[in-house]
Amino acid sequence: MKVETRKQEIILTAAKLFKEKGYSAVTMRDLASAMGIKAASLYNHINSKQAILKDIIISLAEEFTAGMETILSSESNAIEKLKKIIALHVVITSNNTFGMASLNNDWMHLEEHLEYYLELRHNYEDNFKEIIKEGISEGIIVNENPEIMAFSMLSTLRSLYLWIPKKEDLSSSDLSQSLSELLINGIRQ
Amino acid sequence: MKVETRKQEIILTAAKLFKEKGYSAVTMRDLASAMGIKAASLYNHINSKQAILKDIIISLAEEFTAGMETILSSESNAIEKLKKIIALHVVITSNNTFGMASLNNDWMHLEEHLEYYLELRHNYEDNFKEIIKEGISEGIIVNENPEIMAFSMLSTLRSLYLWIPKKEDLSSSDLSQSLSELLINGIRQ
DNA sequence: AAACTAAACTAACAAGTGTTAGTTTAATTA
DNA sequence: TAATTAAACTAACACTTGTTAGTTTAGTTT
Repeated sequence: MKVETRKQEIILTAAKLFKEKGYSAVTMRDLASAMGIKAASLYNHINSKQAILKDIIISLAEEFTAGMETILSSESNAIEKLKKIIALHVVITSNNTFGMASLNNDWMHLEEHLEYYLELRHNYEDNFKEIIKEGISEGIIVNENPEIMAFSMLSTLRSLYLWIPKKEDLSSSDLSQSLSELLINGIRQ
Repeated sequence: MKVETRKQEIILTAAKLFKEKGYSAVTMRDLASAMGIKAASLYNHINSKQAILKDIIISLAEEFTAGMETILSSESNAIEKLKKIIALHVVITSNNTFGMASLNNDWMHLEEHLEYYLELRHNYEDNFKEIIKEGISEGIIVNENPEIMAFSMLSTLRSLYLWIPKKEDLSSSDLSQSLSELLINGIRQ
């Protein structure tokens, strides 16, 4: 049943182009040309440009949601949970830096699936903030504005897709480790 | 000489639309409609869609470059310089959250001015990293990978445009203060 | 009153857009 | 060998794109 592989090639190529120029600036003729075929031929494999974007973004969003569920149901304190979230971002992003660009920058073009995406993202952010508040209650996280902490950490994690491809020598576990140190302990000596 | 105000209104409206949908997805008819006029009328004030984007992005990029120059020539240690950079981002972003969206997401559509923009950005990042290395030498910043530290801090600062509009109650100085604490001292109690 | 000007308008263009319909090709299966 | 199928093709569509040319309107200056 490897009947889907051509479709997956198209989606991967699309994600690559979307990362470079953004969804709206990539035409079906651009995509076809990158695949070495004509635009009309794409439609033997995919239903629409929209459907490609939906495929890229929603599968990633659901991957994050599933990861968060696992972490939430683990027996860890807040700091340990945050470290697991950092590792989650590093792993998912390492496996699909192109798709992560769309998740970050092209979600507003989702149309029919926009609402569902926003719901997943909102829940994810809420869970993230709850973990921070939990850590403050436990006394292991400083009693500062949890919104700002969540914003700052998530900003870094969401930008990983830009950075990981430039540092291919760095292993996922090393990067997770360094980021955990940094985001949790700061940079001051 | 308030001969430029209509042009500035157009550019501000464009930046607003670019933030919502990205440069490529905004048509001149969208922009005209948001201004309450017809698309052709825009050309009494601006030369091209391209020129609008250039205006938005390059002026911001030069503002950051000028700010960095000032900070570099100040008599401060590395930590103090970083705090000034944080304040610089907060101030510039607060004054133009729409434009910052283009600076972050639409720069690849700059065409003729792309090279100049990339030069400014590259120099800015280099200066940022140099300050961190300086801090490591001085022994006031932990001896970790300066690339990762710069990436992490800049990711947060570059995402401010998404976050500041949602927290209008927070003053610039309070936000700068909190971010400095967080990015420099971490979140661990 | 006449001339000027800022800023809108209508009409049109050439090129590019996503997509559909129907056809051809070449490899695989019955 | 015949039938089937995956995957390409050509041709065309209706619509949208940025932009230009030339015109009108209404307020200001001479």
